[in-house]
Amino acid sequence: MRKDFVLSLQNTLYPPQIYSSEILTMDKIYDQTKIEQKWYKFWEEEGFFKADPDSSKPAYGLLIPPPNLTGSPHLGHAMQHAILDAVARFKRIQGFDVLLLPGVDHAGIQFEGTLNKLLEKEGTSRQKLGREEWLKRAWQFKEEIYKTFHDTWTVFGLSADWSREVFTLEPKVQRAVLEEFKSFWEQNLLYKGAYIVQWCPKDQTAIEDVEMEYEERKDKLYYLQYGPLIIATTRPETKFGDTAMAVNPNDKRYEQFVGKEFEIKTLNGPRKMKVIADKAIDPKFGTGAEKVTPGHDILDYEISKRHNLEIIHVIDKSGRLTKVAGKYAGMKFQEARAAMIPELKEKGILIKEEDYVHSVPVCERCKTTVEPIISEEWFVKMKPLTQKALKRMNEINFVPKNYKKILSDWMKEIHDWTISRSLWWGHRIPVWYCQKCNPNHLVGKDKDMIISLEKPGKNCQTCGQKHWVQDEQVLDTWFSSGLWPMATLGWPQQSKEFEKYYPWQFELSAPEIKYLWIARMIMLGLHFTNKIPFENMFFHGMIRDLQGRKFSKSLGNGIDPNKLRNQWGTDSTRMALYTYSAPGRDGRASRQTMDERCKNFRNFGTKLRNIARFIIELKPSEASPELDSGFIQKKPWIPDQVGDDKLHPDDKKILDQLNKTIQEVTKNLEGFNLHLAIEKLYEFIWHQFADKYIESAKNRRTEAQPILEYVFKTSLELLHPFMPFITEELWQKLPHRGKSIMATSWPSTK
RNA sequence: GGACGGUUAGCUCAGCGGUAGAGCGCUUCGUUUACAUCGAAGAUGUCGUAGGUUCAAAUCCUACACCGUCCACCA
Repeated sequence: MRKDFVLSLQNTLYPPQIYSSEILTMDKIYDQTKIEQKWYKFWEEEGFFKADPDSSKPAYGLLIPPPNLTGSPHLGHAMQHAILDAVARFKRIQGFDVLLLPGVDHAGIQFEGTLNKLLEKEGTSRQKLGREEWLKRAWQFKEEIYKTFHDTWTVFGLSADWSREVFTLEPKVQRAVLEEFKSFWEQNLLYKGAYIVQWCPKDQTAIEDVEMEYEERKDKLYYLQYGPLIIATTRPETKFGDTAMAVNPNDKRYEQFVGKEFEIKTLNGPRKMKVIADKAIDPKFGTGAEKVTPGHDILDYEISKRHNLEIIHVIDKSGRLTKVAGKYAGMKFQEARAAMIPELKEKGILIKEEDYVHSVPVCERCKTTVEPIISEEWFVKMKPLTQKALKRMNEINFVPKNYKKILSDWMKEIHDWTISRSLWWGHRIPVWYCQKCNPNHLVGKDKDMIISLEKPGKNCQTCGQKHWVQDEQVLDTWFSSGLWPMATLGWPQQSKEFEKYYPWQFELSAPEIKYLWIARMIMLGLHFTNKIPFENMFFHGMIRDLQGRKFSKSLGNGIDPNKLRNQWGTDSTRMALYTYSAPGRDGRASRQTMDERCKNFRNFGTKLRNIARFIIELKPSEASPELDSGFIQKKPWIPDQVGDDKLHPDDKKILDQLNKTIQEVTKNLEGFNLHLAIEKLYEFIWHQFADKYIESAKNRRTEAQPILEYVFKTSLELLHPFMPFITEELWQKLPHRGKSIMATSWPSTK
């Protein structure tokens, strides 16, 4: 038996009367899971979670950020769910037709990485299986994870409409993605071309800036003789791809060389190379002169575009040198570098080297050094989308407000979006090329290329035959996630769901995906529907460890929200999380600090149970309950309807305090300041109602009964969005009308 | 380099113009009939530093320091 359980047991044995209590029986206090399961099942069976597009109630839609299929829940997720659920329950009781829509993200790269590791353990691999077999295995793996997915994710009392759950690869979403792709193409917003991208040689795919992290490395900085100039580089092996030398236009030292051509020594013999001036060159770095290698450096690539320089590929997609490297061809770039240093020295090209510490971009998942490489990728032109979005950012209520500026600033400096990924798990690019007429898979003319989900049935317009092959790449996960507000409601097909619930009323997000996801949903929503996708956009803070670091698997500093839930109960854990929910504010937590907060609210729950015991079980037999006493009809809490003189001063005071609480809680919920709402409620219930009013009411117990019941029941109703289980449990024990606290109406002071 | 946020009791955090707050922890007391998973009482803070605005500043403004996040760059 658990130690804390034994301790609790001892405490509970005193006083002995407790045995007669119906509420405080052992199994009911200590087996919270049972109580929670009972009520969750009851709510689901009664259909309280279901949205009803046919109802005449106004819509209130909340879109749950879809968790990653292969992710495991952490405190941030638990907080998101707790916040969403509180708002959903509040709005439902207020009389809205609430849609709290759940979904799951296929999580392209993350899923593929997890599966490939698994395959490695099984002694096979992506390459060995081939695309078709691999995908079969992937769907099988997806189903395996999905089985336990609900147990992992749905336990926080989330009142979501599970019947409408969406998976980001299901046909509904595929149709939306096709529509998105097709209309971008038709509107000339989509292009394919060879551009420099960040390439992970291990994952064999282009990745986005946000998928990289930086590692400090000790390297050498090499000084090389280039004609009359000396340039500094960390990457001598890319020398074969140089097409110019560059200096800053304001650099007086090199003024005389700009525009002139010089012969320089290379390992493949002499070459002619021009000196150009470009403002991107930092005169303070190295010697102030740089070699321009447009094929393998993003900055150089941009310079080359400005000066119309040739682009030479030196490193291929597996990180090996190409044939331009002569005898070094086929070597990995690190090997090649080591091998060529002696020769560079010998030929007098390498003048000196010095130690150099810099940060190197690596792939976030596999930690392989990322290589800038020229690759054929698909891009979306973003400027036209941002222009529209920027004009209408005012229509979104950002919480906190400064996120409007943060997102707007980002949109102002947006660059085109690389949407293709060389993966297999995801929405495959719905483009078919005629292998015969268009073997290089070029785009631009529609005749030997067709946009379609399925293999086209018609003939190629050029050759009149059907040699269709599909584009090998898949779309960036965010290409589909960006459509989430629409795709989940069946767009582009018209439906009563889409009519009623789009745009959404409430969306929330972690700040870290504000550009990847939130900004794109806004831009795509406006582009395709001319409506902002959500009225209220809530950014919560990040919960970190006590040192301020992010929770991560590698640090092992994560806190499993389900362990908290098992120890303290769902209601208490939710309340602890709300104390961290101040919009946009980060928080620090450890298992210990979480336990402290949970304990606080577990005690609060015990307080509620004991209040219930006093009011319900120890009710004097002659007292009349609130429902029978005519209390509701008299509405004594409205001074105009019943004179103050008819109320006992204590009663008047508690009713006034209750009214203030109703106003505060409602106001703070409307403004999504959940932490303030619970603070107010806690103070009222514990220190105003329990400590003061109940104590004094002991002297006039019979007379006070209707007010005790009324105040407590109203308190439970106010508390229900935050602590759904215990409030239902106790509300059911009070005299009440209606099936559930979920189906009552929100307390009002009018 | 650019933008933003934080700095309040031992710890974790609220408050964001009107007499310093909560939870946990700490001290003392308490077996009164809702509650010891409790109650009563208490200790603990020049609200990062320096200026300014104001009758009044933790709260607004400016500068600085430290911590953190995001964006850009790292040849």
